[in-house]
Amino acid sequence: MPVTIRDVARASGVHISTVSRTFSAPHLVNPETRVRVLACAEDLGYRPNRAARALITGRTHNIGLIIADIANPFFPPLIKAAESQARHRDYHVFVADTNEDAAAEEELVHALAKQVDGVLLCSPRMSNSLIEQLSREVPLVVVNRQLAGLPCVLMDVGQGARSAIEHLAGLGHREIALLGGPRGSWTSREIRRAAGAAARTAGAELTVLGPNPPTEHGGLAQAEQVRRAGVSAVLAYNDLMAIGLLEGLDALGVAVPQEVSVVGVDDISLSRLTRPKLTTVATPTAAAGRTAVDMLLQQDTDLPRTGRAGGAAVAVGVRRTTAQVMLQTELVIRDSTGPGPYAGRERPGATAAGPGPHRRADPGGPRVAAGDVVAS
Amino acid sequence: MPVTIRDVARASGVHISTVSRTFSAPHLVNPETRVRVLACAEDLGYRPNRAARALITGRTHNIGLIIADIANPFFPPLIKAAESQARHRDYHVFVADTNEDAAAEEELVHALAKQVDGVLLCSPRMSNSLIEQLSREVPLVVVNRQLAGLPCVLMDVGQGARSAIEHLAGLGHREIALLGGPRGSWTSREIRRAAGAAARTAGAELTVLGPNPPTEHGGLAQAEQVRRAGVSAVLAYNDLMAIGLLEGLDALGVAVPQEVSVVGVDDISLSRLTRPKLTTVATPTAAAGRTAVDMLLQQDTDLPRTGRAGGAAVAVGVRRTTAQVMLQTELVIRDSTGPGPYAGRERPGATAAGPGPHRRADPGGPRVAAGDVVAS
DNA sequence: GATCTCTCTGCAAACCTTTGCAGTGAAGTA
DNA sequence: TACTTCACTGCAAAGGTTTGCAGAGAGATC
Repeated sequence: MPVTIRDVARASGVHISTVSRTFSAPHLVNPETRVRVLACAEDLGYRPNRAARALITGRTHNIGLIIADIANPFFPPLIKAAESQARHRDYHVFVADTNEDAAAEEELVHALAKQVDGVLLCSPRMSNSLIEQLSREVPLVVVNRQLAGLPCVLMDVGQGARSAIEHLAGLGHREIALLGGPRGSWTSREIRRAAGAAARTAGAELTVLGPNPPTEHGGLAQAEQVRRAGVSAVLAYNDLMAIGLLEGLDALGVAVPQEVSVVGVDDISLSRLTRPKLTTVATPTAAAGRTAVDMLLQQDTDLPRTGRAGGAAVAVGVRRTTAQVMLQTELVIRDSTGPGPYAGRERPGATAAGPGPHRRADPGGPRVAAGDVVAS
Repeated sequence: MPVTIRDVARASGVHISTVSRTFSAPHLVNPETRVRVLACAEDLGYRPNRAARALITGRTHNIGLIIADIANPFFPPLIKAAESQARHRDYHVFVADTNEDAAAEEELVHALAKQVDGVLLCSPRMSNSLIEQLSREVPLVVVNRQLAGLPCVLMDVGQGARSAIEHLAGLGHREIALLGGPRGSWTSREIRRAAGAAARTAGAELTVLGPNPPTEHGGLAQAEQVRRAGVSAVLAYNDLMAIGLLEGLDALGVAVPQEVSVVGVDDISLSRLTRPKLTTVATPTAAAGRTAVDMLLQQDTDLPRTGRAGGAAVAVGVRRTTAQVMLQTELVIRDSTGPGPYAGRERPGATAAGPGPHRRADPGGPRVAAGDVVAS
């Protein structure tokens, strides 16, 4: 029933190889023949069988997208952007959800490896060494994790955390809590590192609570701890946790931002919808998705794969493009942060607001596109 | 470089067909041989090439998932459930986003048709006739749209809308607005139909505003209209619009629920996080995703496809399983609905709260699983 | 008119797997 | 012992496409 290249060949009176070339190397076929073939193909509703094509060329024109948790609002914009970018280049996207489980990640990379030209690993939870090992099996681009020798797309959450701490210190907060993210998260480590350094510089004390699951519930569950810690401000690993914390504090009768200021990370769309509206570090997730796909496809064109034109000559593991892209983040100040107990008093060192890129949110206004910086 | 069935055959000293059978028909091969082959395969890291397998069997073990807008929080739980269910049965999932565009839907079905064993069409915007036509090209299961002769997974939003209107009428609202959804949406029509009927029964007047884009902004943009319409309650097409409306009303200084009550549909996770918390009709999205995948795969096993064992004998378009599944919805009462201008006064007919399945939300409590009903 | 060049097209192998059919040898039956 | 049955394995074709190679014909050059 399905119409094949052979049917088109018969209908247009040429050999199948001519039909094939009409699609994959049009410049090699006579314009007249070409239009005739194209017309017949259109008529019959012919679509090349990608499995057969993949079998011989060694490229599937598919990519895999491995996501820690699709239901986490951080990811959908990334997925959407990645899928759109891929489709523009005639690639289709497998999406798989690992439920924040490292073992599932590994299994999925294996399962997908033979079926895709490359895999995007988004916020992986598995170890660096395992990722490196898997990268020998299939081209990989990693989002939100830094690995030497592998193409990575990073968001500068370090800068973001620094801005957030400076913002809080500038408002007169000296006891600040950090709600850590999940174990194995590069982003979490990075935030912790940068926030710690920024706090030291600003003369503030940072209490780390966690690790925690990166969910609303993870934040909610820490509300009691936050109150007990006696801090006046909290930086959360992500917006979901910050929002959960808002819930929890509300339930405990703690006023935000009057008693405790809260800052999130990600700027997911609902951070504008909570009461108070959430101050947060905006991460360019859509740009990350697009960039990651571009890097993967770039790598893919550099490195010919199996097919017989292919290069068994190319040494395994030698990747030409190992660029790491660092995307800028930006602090968006809304209503969940306010003056702290030391507001107005002199603070040791540090300027009023610090040099970070801050932005007072215009309610409902468009998101400012983040610039990006290419390194290495 | 990639290890094929031939390598395994050589290593274990058997013919490739034996290796093949070891994986696809283990009972046909001697246990001793089997363990030996399996060991070699494991050793070499062999994974069957699904493209080659697809070429001959006619089944790809992939399915397509076509989504109106991944960034709409309604969909991620559905995607997540569908992907998980599919993977349980050793299927992988292509996800594609159409940006609410009917033309993109059609194009994607075509593009995916040759590459998948079936497609899940979620909340399609294209016409019924086009869907029917496409279903002749590839097995289809439709979510949130009713089509005779095609397997559909529906959520009983009609019942939900009825419960919502009865709830509002019971609270003493007689002028109610309905924020319609996007053009082409079955759900929107269904809500409108049921809400209209329920309003008539309850002696209330229903003003329809729309169609609108099913987004936060779509709701926000209608706030002014809602105020001008002079209604005391609003039922929105979905939570996103309801939340946008909350925003808009807040900006206009209209108090919710004191001046206007608002009800949404979907019970997305952020509906618990707005202030006031949103009263809404919960739709079982995860169950819908699971069910839809089950129906698709069921259909798939019924209908052998191309391969040479396949049935050119099976008449095109003859589908055995055209079951339609209707999943229950449930009104979840939170804080965005309150007494209306006619509260306490006698109303024409209608009981106090109507017979629908209502539930007062326990804050933060677990979602109640919805039962389901199989029809046809 | 012969030779060369160039453009276009056809031929056939190859990609990796599945599967109907046939063959082998051992065990069971008469 | 001769025959059947059975479990297992090998053979080879098939699936739809790409692509190196070679051939055909037309036009250009001498």
